[in-house]
Amino acid sequence: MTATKTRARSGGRGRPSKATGLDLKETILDSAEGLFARHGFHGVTTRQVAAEAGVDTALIHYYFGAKRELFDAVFLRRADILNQARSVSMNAYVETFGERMTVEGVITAFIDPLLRISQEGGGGWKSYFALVAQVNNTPAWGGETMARFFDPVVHQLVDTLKIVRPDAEYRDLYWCYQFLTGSMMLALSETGRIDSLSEGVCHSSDLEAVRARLFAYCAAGFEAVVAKRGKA
Amino acid sequence: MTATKTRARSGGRGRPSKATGLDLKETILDSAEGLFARHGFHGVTTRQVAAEAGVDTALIHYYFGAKRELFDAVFLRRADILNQARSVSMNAYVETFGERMTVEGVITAFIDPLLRISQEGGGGWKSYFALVAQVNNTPAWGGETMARFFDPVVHQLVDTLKIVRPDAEYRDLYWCYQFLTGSMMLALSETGRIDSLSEGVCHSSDLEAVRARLFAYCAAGFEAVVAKRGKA
DNA sequence: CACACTTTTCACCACCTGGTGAAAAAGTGC
DNA sequence: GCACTTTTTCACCAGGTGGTGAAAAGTGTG
Repeated sequence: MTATKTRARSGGRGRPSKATGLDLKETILDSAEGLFARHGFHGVTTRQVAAEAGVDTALIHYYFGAKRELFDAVFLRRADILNQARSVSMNAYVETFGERMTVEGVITAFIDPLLRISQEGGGGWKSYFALVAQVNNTPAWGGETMARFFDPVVHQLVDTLKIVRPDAEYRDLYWCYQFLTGSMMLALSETGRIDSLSEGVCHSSDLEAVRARLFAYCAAGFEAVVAKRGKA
Repeated sequence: MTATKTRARSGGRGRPSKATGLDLKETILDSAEGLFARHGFHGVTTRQVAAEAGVDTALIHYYFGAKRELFDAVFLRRADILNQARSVSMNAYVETFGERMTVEGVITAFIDPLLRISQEGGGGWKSYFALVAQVNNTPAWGGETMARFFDPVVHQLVDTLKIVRPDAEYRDLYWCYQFLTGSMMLALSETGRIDSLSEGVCHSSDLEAVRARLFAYCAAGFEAVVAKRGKA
């Protein structure tokens, strides 16, 4: 499927052969990703992962070590791509618009890469976003995990928003970011809840509908909070 | 703690005695609630629940049956209270303001009961909200579960919003609700993420700060979406 | 072919899982 | 004290868990 050949590792002398091993590693990650996304870390056994990948259980430990390390590998694999895409998007926006930046523009530059990747990047990304959304709502260890992987790009967003609205207080910026990320993650994880709730009027897989609303929604919310707090 | 005496059940002839059993039932639910909220359904064993409740494992099965039924009992226990509080709040708002209703007012009437309960209702509610947030982001079975327990009050919100803004399309109303619920649930679950992200500037336990921003945020977002879509 | 090396399989372990059935204990009305 | 019900404990099971170590299969190099 995705199967980007990362190469790297496989230290010793004998060259890493043609492929098989590395392909299997990706296959295992793909299976683990889908299962973790659907059932959470504790809801998946290494045996299930192995079965879906068509692989012996021991091979998972050979490549990744403990179950938790497998999970981290899944989480890490796409985090870099994501962070870079968002960072590039925001930098491009800042450079292109400079003084003429808007709140909605910044927020769009922050969120839209995720929507685009989810739409164009293949099925694995949908699972990945569901996974991140789940981790984001996990009190036990979700906070640290999210911080470890995603803090820098969020600070970039906050700092850019501070440039556009210099009078806004950081307290408000952070709260608005939390509101934003709650909406965004729920939309990206495509839980199907809105489908049944709206009795078929809306579909959680319709990211175009999200695009047409979420940016304006978050931007207006942000402006309202800043205006209200600045006044008070 | 909470210990509302539900009575009900315990069929036979001998009257249900004074208490012990019913208290234990609540104790088990409390322990299960806290553990499920922190680690998710699969991250908790019946043994852990039993241990924290100071009870034999078999007693859990005696009272609740299978593990999943215990979970449902936890979920159900507070759902009714929640739904009723929100319904009362919204009805009161409609009756009080009538023609002079605003979007922000409706949204406040929908969300504020949860904030108040979380602040005043004792520690169990915080766990409960974290639990609901987690379920809300669970693709596998979260959608059905949320629908089963919370659909009616959501429809009440949507219908009331439709009264306030008759030109708004239902599609937009449902999407805005999803954005709203994502923000709201993340705020209520108090994951602590905003604490570390903001380096101490914000605290996820500060629901007063949420109250001062979330209503205005969601209302402005809603108005922006409706205005934009109405124009297009 | 033998070789050094990596990748994959197989058999296995100690421990834990959800759940059960029967016995014991505690409560209740007479 | 006595029959009777409900609550609580105890011992236990079949199956699954994450994880390991050694053997086997594959791979390129002389």
